[in-house]
Amino acid sequence: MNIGAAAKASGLSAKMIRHYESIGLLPAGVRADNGYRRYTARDLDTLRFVRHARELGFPLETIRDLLSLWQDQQRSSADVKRLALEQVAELDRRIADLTRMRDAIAALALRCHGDARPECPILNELQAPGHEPKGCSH
Amino acid sequence: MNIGAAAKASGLSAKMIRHYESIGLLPAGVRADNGYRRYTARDLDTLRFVRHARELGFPLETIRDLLSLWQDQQRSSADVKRLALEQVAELDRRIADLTRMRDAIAALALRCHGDARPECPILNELQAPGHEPKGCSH
DNA sequence: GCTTGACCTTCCCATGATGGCAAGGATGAA
DNA sequence: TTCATCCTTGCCATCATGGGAAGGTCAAGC
Repeated sequence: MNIGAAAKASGLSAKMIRHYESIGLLPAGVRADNGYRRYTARDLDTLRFVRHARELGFPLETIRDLLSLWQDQQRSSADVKRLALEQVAELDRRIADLTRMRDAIAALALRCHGDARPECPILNELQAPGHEPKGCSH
Repeated sequence: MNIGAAAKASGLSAKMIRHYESIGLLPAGVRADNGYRRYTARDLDTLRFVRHARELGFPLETIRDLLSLWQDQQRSSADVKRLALEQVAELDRRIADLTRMRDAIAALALRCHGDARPECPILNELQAPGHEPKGCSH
């Protein structure tokens, strides 16, 4: 199986597979006589594992550790769980950041007339934050 | 006022200020005889505006538009509001993505014993998603 | 005057994960 | 033979930022 078929079967792009190999996330594997990379069904399992981990947002460096644990029959599930909970914490941080931004902008947009006039609380706030408090009395 | 003082006063780094200038987000401005960039109080307002927009997660390309509207006395607040709502929508997309990932990992972690044994629902799921449904009957 | 340290300049490189493109080789079918 | 499709490697781009080198400038202290 060449890289194109492996890409299609795994859901990764050929580019990604080559990249993962180049950074040592995937082993270099065997080549056909013509220099083409060859993939076995076992390799496909690994590619799919990587894809699923990517879909959960794990960074490649963490996937490196996950792969290593996956292939280690002596692993302790505590190590896996720790990586998972760290990822949850990281995602929570990013979600909190984005949510804070989102709510701040949405609150400003609510107060903006959005008509043809130039007066705009959004620009006012960007210019001088806090000068137009949310609960102003007019 | 040199770039260091402008950076400190605006909350941006000197690196960022030079970068914003290099991509045309900020005007090139005047230089002192020694080649140093000089910043006025007016320039500081612009730098702060950019910083506040960055804190709300606006990409630099959008900030370019926001700056242009800010300085345009003929603007319509509708244009500003549109940019703001587009940013809210973008943030909502990203929050939804991250939340989906977060919940998926958290659900797996809940089912993982996290002890010294190798058995691990997290790795099982990465290997073959859906083979261990959340509501399994044991 | 000289040294020292803090500041400034430009330029290049790195991040993280991916896509795009180019130049060239391999394969297979019409 | 030609053409399409696949493969190879390598470089560049993204986005926003930091790091660091190499060198110029300035002000204070000796």
